[in-house]
Amino acid sequence: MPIRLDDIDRRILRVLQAEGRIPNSELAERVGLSATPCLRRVRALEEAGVITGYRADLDRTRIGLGLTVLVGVKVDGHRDENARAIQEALQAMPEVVSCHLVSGETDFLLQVVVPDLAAYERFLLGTLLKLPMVKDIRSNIVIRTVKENAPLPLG
Amino acid sequence: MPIRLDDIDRRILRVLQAEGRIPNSELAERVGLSATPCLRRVRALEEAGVITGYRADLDRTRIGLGLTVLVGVKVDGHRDENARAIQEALQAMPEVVSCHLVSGETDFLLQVVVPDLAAYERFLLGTLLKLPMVKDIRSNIVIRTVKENAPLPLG
DNA sequence: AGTGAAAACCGTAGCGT
DNA sequence: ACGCTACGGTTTTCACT
Repeated sequence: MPIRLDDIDRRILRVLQAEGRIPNSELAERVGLSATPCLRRVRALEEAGVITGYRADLDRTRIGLGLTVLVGVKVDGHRDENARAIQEALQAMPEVVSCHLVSGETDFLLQVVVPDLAAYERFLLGTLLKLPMVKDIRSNIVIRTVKENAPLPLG
Repeated sequence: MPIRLDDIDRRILRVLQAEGRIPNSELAERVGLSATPCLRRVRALEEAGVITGYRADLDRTRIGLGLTVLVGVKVDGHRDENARAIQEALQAMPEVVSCHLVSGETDFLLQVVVPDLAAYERFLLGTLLKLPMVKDIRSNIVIRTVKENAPLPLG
């Protein structure tokens, strides 16, 4: 399943992970290629599914979302039975910006983004705890984001 | 600290969160503006720090990073004393793609990306446990990523 | 704040290497 | 595979509403 990447591909991915909106002409310059083959490689990486998309990163605090909470969720009974229903419910919650099914102390680990503690309480009581198969919830309030969405290490 | 956003700003942010490389002309069309004011708004959002950057999303499995682990780290003594040293160490580790200082069961929660379990073992024993002030580590292996980096809810 | 036109710049296809 | 050239489209500036 992993795709073979050469050195230039890796350079392209490194640049695009940091500057997703850079013009192809400048990308080409930075990776030491002319524009045409550079664009061809980018398209090939997109079509191979290596690059899955592009997106703008926002500063949460500036759009009134000052609180991030990392939430561990345990579910009732055997995970396999409930997994799909819970996953769909979590996926539909806009406050949940990421959700992983894990093996460890909890079943799911969520990243929840809300304006403040009052909103988090509302989310917890009104939404998350309303799910029928939730057994236990551990809330880890984020005090400081040390690092977020850092570039993936490319060899 | 939060910036005032009107309806069109929110529409712009919604589009750019999903399609960060969309041409301005098309963005303008989608939000119901002509190109010039649309670009002005995007620039203003960038300068106000609402948009902090743009980036390509990669498929980890296709670049040979098949394993994600969410790691809880407890540190010795009072957090404040060690916090800076640990944070700097974690920030320098390329396998650590995100790192949050939290209040809850653990002190730090990390997202670690590696090729496989063998590489994770190497990271754990050779890097993370080498930090002098680490007291306890809980590894939550990601079985399935249900949702990741979903768009932030914009009112 | 938005519009429209013009200039500069960029993306992309075709072809040659 | 890379690079060049050329065309068409996009971004960006500017004068105006």
